[in-house]
Amino acid sequence: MPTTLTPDQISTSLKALADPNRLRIFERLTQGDSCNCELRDELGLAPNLLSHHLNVLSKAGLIHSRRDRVDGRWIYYAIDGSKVSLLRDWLLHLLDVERVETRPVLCGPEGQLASITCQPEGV
Amino acid sequence: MPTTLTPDQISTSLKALADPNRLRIFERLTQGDSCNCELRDELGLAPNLLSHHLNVLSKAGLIHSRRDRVDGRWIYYAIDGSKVSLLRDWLLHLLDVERVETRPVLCGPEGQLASITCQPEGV
DNA sequence: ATCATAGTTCAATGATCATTGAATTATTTG
DNA sequence: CAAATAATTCAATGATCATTGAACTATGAT
Repeated sequence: MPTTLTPDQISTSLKALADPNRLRIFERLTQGDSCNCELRDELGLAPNLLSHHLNVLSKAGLIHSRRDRVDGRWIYYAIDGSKVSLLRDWLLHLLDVERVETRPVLCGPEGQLASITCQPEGV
Repeated sequence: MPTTLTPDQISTSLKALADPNRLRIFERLTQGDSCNCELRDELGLAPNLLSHHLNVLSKAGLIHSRRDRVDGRWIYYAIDGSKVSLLRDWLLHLLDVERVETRPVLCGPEGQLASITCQPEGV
């Protein structure tokens, strides 16, 4: 695969989304790009705290930023679709319950006993 | 909805999976139930450290445990399918890139300008 | 140049957390 | 009962991290 996720990237991404405030920020950004000051109004978080969390989300690759083309003081943050899709696909597989295997023989005594007790017929 | 996830449950679950060692444990358990000592051998982690991580995963509701029916000293850990499915569905929605909206008007000057410039025809 | 604004960076604080070794519990065996 | 085994709990340590206020940077307006 050309673009797969390393365990480190998975961990960083999940850690980024695991914080309640960052999750709120991320959810807000799925409803459209936004800037620091708008997030401050809507989420009630201090600008410097927002900068910190936005930076964590950026370093995880989940969002990216650009400056306003009219007034460069404003910076817009947006979901990074490709990175988020990669993470989504990976989690889709990890959390696929259908994929969870039922162990034929458990490691402990119960499993060992089963392997002796449950023989194929005629043995 | 009868069984939905609270922000707190989401955060706890993601935090549980965000740790590299816990992720390894979880991935191992998707391949079949296992006990502390087997995880110790396969993952190379101390028994008390495993107990700690297994406890975190349990409290997040991602796994559950039961004792060996033959020798009660052994405890098996297994993926909790229903809880994991709930989390999966929730993440499926959160990380659905198709759902991400393109903002009609940005909050900053660039957006305001666009709303003036891009009028419906004949205005 | 000066001021205002949007945002970031810095330093400090307290909380949370992963990891480790020692002590403890629960259960089975002799 | 005592000894052994699978696992947990406890206490301590160091690292990481969210949060806050203050200082700083970048950009635009007057």
